[in-house]
Amino acid sequence: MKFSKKSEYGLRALLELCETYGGRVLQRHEIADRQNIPVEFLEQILLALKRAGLLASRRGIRGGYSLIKSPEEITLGQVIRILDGPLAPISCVSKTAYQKCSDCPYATKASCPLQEAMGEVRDAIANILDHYTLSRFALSKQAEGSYVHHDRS
Amino acid sequence: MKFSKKSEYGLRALLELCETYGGRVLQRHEIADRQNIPVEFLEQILLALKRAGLLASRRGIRGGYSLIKSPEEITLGQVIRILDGPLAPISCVSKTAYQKCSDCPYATKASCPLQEAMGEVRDAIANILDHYTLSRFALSKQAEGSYVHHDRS
DNA sequence: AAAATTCTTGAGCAACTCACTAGACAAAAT
DNA sequence: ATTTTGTCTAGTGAGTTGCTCAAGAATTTT
Repeated sequence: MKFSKKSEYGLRALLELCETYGGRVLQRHEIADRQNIPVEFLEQILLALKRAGLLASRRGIRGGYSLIKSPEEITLGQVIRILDGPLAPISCVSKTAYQKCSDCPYATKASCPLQEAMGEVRDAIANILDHYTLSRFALSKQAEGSYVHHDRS
Repeated sequence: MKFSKKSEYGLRALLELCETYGGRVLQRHEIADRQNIPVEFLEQILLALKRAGLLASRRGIRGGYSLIKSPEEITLGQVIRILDGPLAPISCVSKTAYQKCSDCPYATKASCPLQEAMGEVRDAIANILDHYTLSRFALSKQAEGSYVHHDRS
């Protein structure tokens, strides 16, 4: 039940790109250096995000990557779905990539106990991630050093 | 971001075992047949649940498995953690199996934007699964056929 | 006691995924 | 033309997933 490094790196890369949003482009090695990510691997991630329409790029000597959507329009959910696939913990409760489970003995959706529970989980995850924007995400980076209290029960 | 078949099978098996709780034992092939699970694989799962103290077993001709804790005392979260490991989407926000991420460039826990977001996700997942008991889980099996309305936004 | 039935343990394995690497190529600036 | 960047495709080693197999130990029935 984990997110991949791809998603993690992708989000950390977008963090950097948020900072220069509207300004200059960032080169892959700049992002890789600052965020401690293997540069060739990062590239695949940036390209996936580009294909998905979040990034633009320019080749050549003053080339690099830049955000083309505003950080307020991009949610963590979108990014993770691009890089990691659907959020749902089992595919039969996915709304973006539903697939009937092959071996489930329950005939109807409503009668499967797993679907009820997992559906709740899916909704909870999506609710957070689909409302968490990059702008909010990048905010906590700027607040570096400050301590925010959390109730970590 | 998926749960494994192990967890899925494990939960489905427990569903069957809930029904005979307090009564007779169930043999592995009974569970496997009803829930459509490969029997040898199921066995590994049942044994893991036994080692974790949820199940008892008896060998020999009238042998089988049975629940030894009441369905109200067992949560989906417990089961999934036994079979799949920690719930947290990245290990640096796990409460049951915390691990510092090796390549994270942020010095303090509070300053990592990923931790803030992922911590929320972890809490949401745990909140549902650690309060969802097997008794409630098994309930929706009995209601087979009946349709329960859900707001699936 | 012997035989049948069931759980128990451990090993093995094919297929897949993850995290990354390499290399050839294309475009842009100097 | 050359250098500097991004683009694309393929490959790869390690680890995980989802199972299978086989030998053994306990329990009951005969």
